[in-house]
Amino acid sequence: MSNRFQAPRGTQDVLPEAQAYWSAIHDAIREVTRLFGYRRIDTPMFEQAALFEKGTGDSTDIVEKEMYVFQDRGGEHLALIPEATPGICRAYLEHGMASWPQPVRLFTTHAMFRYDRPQKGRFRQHTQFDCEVIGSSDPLADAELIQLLWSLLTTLGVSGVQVRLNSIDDLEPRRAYIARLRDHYRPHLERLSEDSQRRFDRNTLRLLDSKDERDLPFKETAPKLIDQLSPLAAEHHTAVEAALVAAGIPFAIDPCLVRGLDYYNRTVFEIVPIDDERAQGTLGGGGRYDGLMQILGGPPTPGMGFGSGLERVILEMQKNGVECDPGPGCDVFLVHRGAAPAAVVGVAADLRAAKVGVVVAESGRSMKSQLRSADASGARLALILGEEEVAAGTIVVKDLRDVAEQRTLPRAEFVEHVRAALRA
RNA sequence: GUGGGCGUAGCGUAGCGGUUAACGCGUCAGGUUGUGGCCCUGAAGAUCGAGGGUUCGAUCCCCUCCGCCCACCCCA
Repeated sequence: MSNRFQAPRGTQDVLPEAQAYWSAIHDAIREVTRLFGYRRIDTPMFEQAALFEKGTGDSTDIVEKEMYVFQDRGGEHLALIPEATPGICRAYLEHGMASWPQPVRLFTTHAMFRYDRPQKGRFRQHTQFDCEVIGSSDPLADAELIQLLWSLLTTLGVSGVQVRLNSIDDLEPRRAYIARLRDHYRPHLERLSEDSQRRFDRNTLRLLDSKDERDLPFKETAPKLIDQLSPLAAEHHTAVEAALVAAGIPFAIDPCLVRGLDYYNRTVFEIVPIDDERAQGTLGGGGRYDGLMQILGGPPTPGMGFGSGLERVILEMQKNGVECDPGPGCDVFLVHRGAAPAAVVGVAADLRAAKVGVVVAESGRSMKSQLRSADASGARLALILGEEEVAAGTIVVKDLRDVAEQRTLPRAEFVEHVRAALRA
C-alpha cells in the first residue's frame, strides 16, 4: 500500500457512481448554451506561459504562484492552463473570428490547473464551465452571461445562491481612482497587512478585497469606485442592473468585489451560496475584459465572460439534496453454461445490433453465480443460454423484476421479445 | 505559503505494551443434478501510511517524513 501509486495531490478520480452528476451537468450545459445561442470551443490543455503572464497578469496570484509552468523538450516555455479566457481569446485572434458575425458566443468545459493547497471545493485540477461573448460591449451581454449561469444553477436544483455585482470602471478613469485609493491608504501603510503593503504598489485595487483584520478599518472608509464611476461606465452599469431586474435575477452590489484577474474592467460578478462565508464557496465568477485582446496583440475588441467550477457545483447540488442515480449498467445480462463461445458471442452481437445493451457473464461460473451477477448488474432481463438451449436452438428470457416471468423462445424470435420486454 | 485534525483489508469501523490483529459491508466459492434478490457456510484480502527511536517485546509510547481532510490566504 505504501509503495502503490496515488493520484497526485489535489486531483481526483471520478468513479462510475459519481458520473451521474457529471452527466446531469453536461446535459444541463448543453441545454442552457443552446437556449442562449453559445457554441462550443475546445482549446489546448497547455499554452505558452506568456499568454497568461501577459493576459491574466503577472501580478495575479494565479500567475505569480499557482501556475504549473514547464519547459518541453524543445525548450518552449509552457503552462497548464490556469483559466480559460486567454486561450479562447488567443483562438479568436488566431482563427480570425473577428470576421465572423459579431459578437461571437463561445463556451467550453475544460480542466484547469492551479498549484495550491487543496481543501474542500479547491483542487489542483478542476473543471470549469466557461462562457465568453467576444465582440460586444453591450451591457445586455453582461446581463445575459449572468443570466445564463443563473439558469444553469437553477436547472441543476441549486438554490440559496446570490449574484454579487460590481463595476470597476474602465482603465483610464480607474487610474485616477487608484490614485485616490492610494492617498487614502498611504498614511496608514505600515499598519496594513503584509499582503496589502505588497499590493499597495502592484495591485492597489486588491486592497479592497482584503479580509485581514488590520485592513478592515481602512477598507470601511475607503472611497468606493462604484460611487464615482466615469459617465460611460456608470451608464453601462445602470443598464446591466436594469437588464438583470428585467430578467428577474436577484443581485446585490458589492463595492469591494474586485476579482483576482488583471484584465477586468466595468462589470465584475460572482455567484455565491448565501449562507457560505468561505471564499472558496464561489460557484462562478467573471467580468468584462475590453482591454484583453489588445494586450494579446489583437485589435481593440470588447469581451465578457465567466468561469464556473463544476466540482463546486456538484458539492452545492449535493448540499441542496439533489440526487443523481447512476442507473443500470446494461439492459440485459447474458448467462451461459456449456454453450460454444461462438454461440455466446453471436447472441450478444444480435442484441447489440438491435441496440440492446448486453453484459456477458464470466465463462465457467455456476448458474447460480451468474444469476447473482445478473441481479447485481441492475439489468432488467437475464438471458440464459445453456446446453439444452443450444441443442434446441432456443434461449431463455427471464425477467429479473418478476419471479414468475420466464420464457423459452426460438433463437429467431428472442431479439424482438427482448426489445418488447424492455419497452414494457 | 501558515495553522489544526487524522492515517488499521476495496469501504466503514473495533482493538490492546505481549501468542496466528477483530467485526460489518463488499468480492469470490459453496448450500447436490442448470435459475438471482433473503438466509446460512466457507475462502481470499492488512508487511496496522513510511522510516527511525524507547522497550525483553510496539499497530499501541516518542521523533521525523509522507499522505489525506479542514481552515487561513487566494480562486472556480
